[in-house]
Amino acid sequence: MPELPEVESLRRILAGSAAGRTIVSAIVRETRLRRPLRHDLAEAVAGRAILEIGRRAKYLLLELRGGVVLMVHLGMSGSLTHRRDGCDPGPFDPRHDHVEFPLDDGTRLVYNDPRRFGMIKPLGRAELAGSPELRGLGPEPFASEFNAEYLWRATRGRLVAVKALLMDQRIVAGVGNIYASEILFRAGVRPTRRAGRVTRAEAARIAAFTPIVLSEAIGDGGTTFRSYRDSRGQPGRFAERLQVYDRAGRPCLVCGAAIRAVTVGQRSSFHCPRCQK
DNA sequence: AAACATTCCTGCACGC
DNA sequence: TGCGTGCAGGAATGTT
Repeated sequence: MPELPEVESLRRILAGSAAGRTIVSAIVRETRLRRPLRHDLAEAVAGRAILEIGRRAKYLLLELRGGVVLMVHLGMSGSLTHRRDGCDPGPFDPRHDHVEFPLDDGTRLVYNDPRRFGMIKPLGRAELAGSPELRGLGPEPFASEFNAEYLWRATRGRLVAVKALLMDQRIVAGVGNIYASEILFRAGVRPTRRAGRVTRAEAARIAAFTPIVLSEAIGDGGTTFRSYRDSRGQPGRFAERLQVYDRAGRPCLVCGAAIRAVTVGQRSSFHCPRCQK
């Protein structure tokens, strides 16, 4: 489900609704996530207040009192919802409510993940940056470090398709399959082009449109392609504004040519054969 | 019924 | 030989 905009939307919602609350305990019903859930999860978080909610790439970071950070990744199909008893739980199958964090005001954070590709892991604030998950991540797309010159350098000599490079978390953190197609459409570059063949001007356009497209999506609460729902059970509105993703055969919104679907690095990709070179 | 929003691992080719 | 790097492919899994 989630690329950077979905996780950032979630972060903002939780910052308003869950920050300041204290986690009472952790109820674990299913430990088989991407990595087996650590058995000490409950002891690590119980009794700790949620101070702030951060994000790095597609990782949500709940900063708890006492120097503990709860790292959450939603994988392909995960969601973290803040639920209040008696209110509509949303379209989440309770069979996949794998972990629940009751809070001190009677509400609870619920981790639901049908495919179980996600992860939840408590760790110390000091070990966060050096953790295997965050170590080696490239710059955030909104950081000044991610600019035309940086991307130009990163593409030199690379034989992979530019779309695969844009999705490489070591190059830039947070771009996934949906937004990679959208960014390259806006930049006028075909997803299949070898990264090393991208011109300096094209690299500059890709670097410029990356934060633009992602911010637009964040402003719309992310994208619901099939099943994504935000922390309140609401679909993301950016789906209505996708220009190429999942639009194979339909007319390009700029020139009218039929949008084409191709496979790049085992991921479905969409582009306009006329607008994108 | 094929496809899927993510990450991680393996194996191969190649270069130093 | 023995590394490291780049790249392709596959696996994990339930839903639609």
